[in-house]
Amino acid sequence: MEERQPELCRVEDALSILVGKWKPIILLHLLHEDTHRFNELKRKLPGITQKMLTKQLRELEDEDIVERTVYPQVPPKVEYAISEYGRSLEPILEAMHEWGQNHTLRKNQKNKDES
Amino acid sequence: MEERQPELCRVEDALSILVGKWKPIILLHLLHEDTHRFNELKRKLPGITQKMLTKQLRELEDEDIVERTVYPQVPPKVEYAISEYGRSLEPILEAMHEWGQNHTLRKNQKNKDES
DNA sequence: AACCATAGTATACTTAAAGATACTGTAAAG
DNA sequence: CTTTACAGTATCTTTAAGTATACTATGGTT
Repeated sequence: MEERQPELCRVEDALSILVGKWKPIILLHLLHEDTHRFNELKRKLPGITQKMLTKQLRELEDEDIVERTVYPQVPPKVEYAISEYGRSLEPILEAMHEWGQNHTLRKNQKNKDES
Repeated sequence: MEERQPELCRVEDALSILVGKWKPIILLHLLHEDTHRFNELKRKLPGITQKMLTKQLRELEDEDIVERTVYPQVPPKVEYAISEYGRSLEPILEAMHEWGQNHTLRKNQKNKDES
């Protein structure tokens, strides 16, 4: 394996795309069901505001993770889908989900032991 | 593979441990060189304040990712090392680093094409 | 006696992320 | 003719993340 210098760490670049209260779950929805309309996605994210959803989607779009298709009709129709490139995040998301699941278990176990 | 419901997403649990300006690079240093004293680590993180470093290390300690050993001597000596459990984050960090590296390349390429 | 290193804590401050709420325009349904 | 759905934008407030600076105790060096 290549010599890795923490100073040249690029973890942040991946992290900056994944962080936030909403991005991971948005990505998981898009990964599992491919295309969503704006409000359809909104309904699946209880508690999110339009502003937040718009912002998150725009950021993902800017990074080419998500593709936005506007249908010029009234009422408006806009579809969001994960891009081919966006799919490359799947293994990371999957690994984090598994790790997180195990971590939650571990924590619960620890709390049980303490009581 | 198990049925995955985005609603039950545990990505956040992993993310919450990895996020921040300092955590990934702290973890990479500890993963690559094992034990560090407080100021030794501080010197490797240009710009970090004591408060921040302390906070990050406490948080990692609370999650059992980092082990803190205090040597009762004067001047004080405190050593930080990655825990066995903490090592389980290595593949994720590695995957994110690789993805991030590729993403940076991609971005640079894109900017070049545009100019 | 003044200064440096150690590993921090305490307090105040700035900035970034997120949330709450109201508003836009068009067309169809009730 | 008021309401609903659609996909947003605009503005303001709250909360969290991060920064700056000063301070602690102890012992060794100059």
